[in-house]
Formats: sequence, structure tokens, C-alpha cells
Amino acid sequence: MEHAAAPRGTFDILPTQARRWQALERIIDDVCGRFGYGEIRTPMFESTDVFVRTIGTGTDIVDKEMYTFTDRGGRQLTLRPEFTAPAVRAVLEHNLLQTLPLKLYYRGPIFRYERPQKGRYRQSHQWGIELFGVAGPEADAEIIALGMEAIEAIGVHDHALEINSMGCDECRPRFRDALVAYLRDRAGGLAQTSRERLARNPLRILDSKDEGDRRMLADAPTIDRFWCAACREHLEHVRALLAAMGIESTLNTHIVRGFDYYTRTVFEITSSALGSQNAICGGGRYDGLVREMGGPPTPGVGLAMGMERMLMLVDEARSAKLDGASRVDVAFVALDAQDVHSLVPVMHGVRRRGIGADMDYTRRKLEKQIKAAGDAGARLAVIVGGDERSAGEATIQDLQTRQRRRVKLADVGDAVAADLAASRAANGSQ
RNA sequence: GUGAAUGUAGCUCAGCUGGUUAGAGCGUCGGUCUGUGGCACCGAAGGCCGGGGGUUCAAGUCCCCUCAUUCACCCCA
Repeated sequence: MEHAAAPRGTFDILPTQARRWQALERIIDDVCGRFGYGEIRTPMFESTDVFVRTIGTGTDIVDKEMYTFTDRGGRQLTLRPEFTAPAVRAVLEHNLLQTLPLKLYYRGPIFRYERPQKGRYRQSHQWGIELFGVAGPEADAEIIALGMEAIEAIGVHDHALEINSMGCDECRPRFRDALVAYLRDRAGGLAQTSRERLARNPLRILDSKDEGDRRMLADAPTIDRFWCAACREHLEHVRALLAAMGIESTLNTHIVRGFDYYTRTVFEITSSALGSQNAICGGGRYDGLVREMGGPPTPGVGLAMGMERMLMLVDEARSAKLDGASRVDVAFVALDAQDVHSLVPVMHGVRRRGIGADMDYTRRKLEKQIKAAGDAGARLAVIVGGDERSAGEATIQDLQTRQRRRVKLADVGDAVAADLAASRAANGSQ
């Protein structure tokens, strides 16, 4: 293997796969548009500070997963490991909070230095949404409903929504104290990493997968017993709105999420079809984040979804929803240099009409070109060779019915347009 | 960062306890068939057997290192 390979944890998206990505991107654009969200595009890197301050030290992302570098001007920069902090930065920089509510969506690559495995990469792709300025539960419910709609839209039904509340500044500290007190007495039985978290970030112990930890957590205090009345009512209201939209949710008091900025609602959408990395979507409410980043106190809710994992689910579901049709409808077949010369302008005219057209410039035998055209999914072949050459005509062959007809070279554009329209009408009415 | 498995043709994989010129299927290209495809038959191209080092008369095969992939831990999209 003499030539270079893509860096670890990254991959190339080749044309056949790229069509699936394009289809997914269209669905995302469509769903977000229908819900009234406008796209925002931010740089792929930011000042390191943007992430450290918001995501929080003590989280895995900040402590060991960031791609951080110093540029030639001595600036500390980081390839974005998530979208929410950059989105808030941009919102503040451009004063978008003047007009609330503000609804944004985004999609693109993110970067995390992790050991790759199924559904986990160093460069992966996410899309997500943020809703600023709505403190009420309607916002949480809409965010979740949009996420579920996107998953349904790609033809996946095997998924589950789990939801929890992290409480607020009033009730969360009380829970944390109770949890720490409970675990401190039993620290000896905790897994190594959990023991370290006890001091730095105790809530993260809740989603430990260590069996001993889980047994211990089964009897530990749970946050639902500490929620203040307002937090409890908020969560119940969110779930009621979801239920009214036909969306089932399961309470899971162990969901804590990987970022420090969440308040109240947190949720994950998982699928058993994904293997060990079973989360397809995660999100929640972050009412303190905007102010922490130097803006006016502004409530916010959002979610992010992994695009690779969405595509994996589509594969599992064997859905045809993302398999687009061929772009090339007409194959031009020229048998010698003179024929190429007379057909190139004709093909150009067809392409400018908005019809997909291509020509095999290798000048292979007629039968090879016809076969390749059929394999590529073309509906029509336009052929010029010896017979047609002298007559100034072309043969148009329907590659499905094999019917042929001769037309003047000047009429080829109108003829293929008409044939394609007729063919579409016939297929559409079946 | 930890553990395990796997790296042979474009793809999927054979290659037994080390033994001549490394194989198959699919795909590609060509021919049978000077101008009409999907079938059939015939043929060809394409491999420093992931990379490096070692053991041996001899390494795709055994050992070490390294890189990559996959799965799991961790964590999450």
C-alpha cells in the first residue's frame, strides 16, 4: 500500500453513497423548513475557549476528545466537536436575539478524537436545531417532534424516545448532594472512572454501564424525587404535548447527557439496530447557556442527530426512500469522430433543457455503448452512425421497449423531451 | 486511552501441518457478433499477500514491531 489512506476514523463518500447523503440532506432541509427553522452555517473551527467554557471541563469531550491546534498567529483553535456552542456564538455576534423566538438548524461535519468503531468516527456528521427565546414546554415538545419526524421521514420506525429532567439551579444541587452522599459511603464498590467522577462531575456516574455501578445505582436517590414543582410540571407538560402528537416517551432518570449546559429537559432517541453506539439523537434545554456566553438571559432548546447513524438505520430498514433515480436519462452514441462532432452540440442543447444526458467518448462498439447506457439507467439512446450520418438524422431508441425511430438531427431535442415526458406519464400512471 | 479479532485482485473470499510460476466467484476490458444491450461460451488485464524486521535451505503461511479495519470497554451522534 504505497499511496496514502484517509486518516484514521475518517472516510470518503463515493458517488453511489453520496446520492444517499444528498437524499438525506434534502429530507433534513425539507423537515426543518416545514417547521420554520432557517439554516445557519458556522466555521468548522472556533476559538478553543468557545467549547471549553460551554461544554465544561470534566466532560470527556473537553478533556480528551478535542482537535485543538495553534495557528500561525498563536491563536488557540479547535475543530468543532458539536454545534450548539458555535451557534450561540454566532447568534450573539450578529445580534440575532433581537427578534425572538429564533429558530435555527444546521448540518455538517464535527470532529472528536476517539477510537473509531461501528457508528463512531473522528470526523462525523451531525445535523441539529436550536430554538431560542421560548421558556415554555411547547418549545421542548416541538424540538422533539421535529427530530422524530425526520427519523420517520427516512423510513425508520424502530426507535425509542427516552426523556428526563436535569432540574434547575434550585433542585439539581439538592439532588447532587444526596447522590454524592449516597455514593461516597459506597465509593469502594464503584468502578475506577466513576470514583474519579465523584468529585468532579458526579451526575455522570448515573449513566455508567459498569454492572456493579448499576446495581448500586438501582437503590440510589433518583432525580425525580428532588424536582421542584416547576420542573416537574414542565416535564409533565412536555410529555403531554408529545402524547397529544402521538409520540410516546419513556422516563429514564439516568439520562444525563455529555454536556454541562443542560437544564430541565434532556432526551435521547435510540435504536437497537445500531449496536453498541445506540443513540441516534440527543438534546435538551439549556436556559443558562446564552448568558454564560455573554448574552442576555435567554432560554434555549435543541437537539443534534448523527447522520452516519441515520444512514445505518436506513440500511437496516432496507428502505428505498434514499435511493434516487439515475441522473442521466439520455445516452448519446456516436460511432466515429464525425458523429461525435455532429452530436456534441445536440447533446449540449438537451442538457440545457434540463435533461440529464451523457456520451461515451471511448468510441467503443455500438453494442458496448448500448449496454453501458442501459446499466447506467438511461431511458433513451440517441444514435448516429453510418446510416444516419449521410441523411443528417439520428436514431432514437427507447431502451425499455427497444422501439426505434429516425428524426432529423435538428429535431432530436424536441423528440427526446417528448419521449421522456410520455415515458414518465406512462410509468407514473401505473 | 484499554482489550480482542482481522488485513491476499476493484468487491467477496480460498490458500491444509511453511515447499515451484498465489487461486475462485463477481466486476472490468476484449472476442464469438464491421450498427443494436441485459443471455451463453472463449480470452485478457489486474496482487512488492497492509508495511518493516526476524526465524528458516525456503515465509501469504511461524515470531516481533508498526499501520489500518472491525467489535467491545469508555463515551456519545
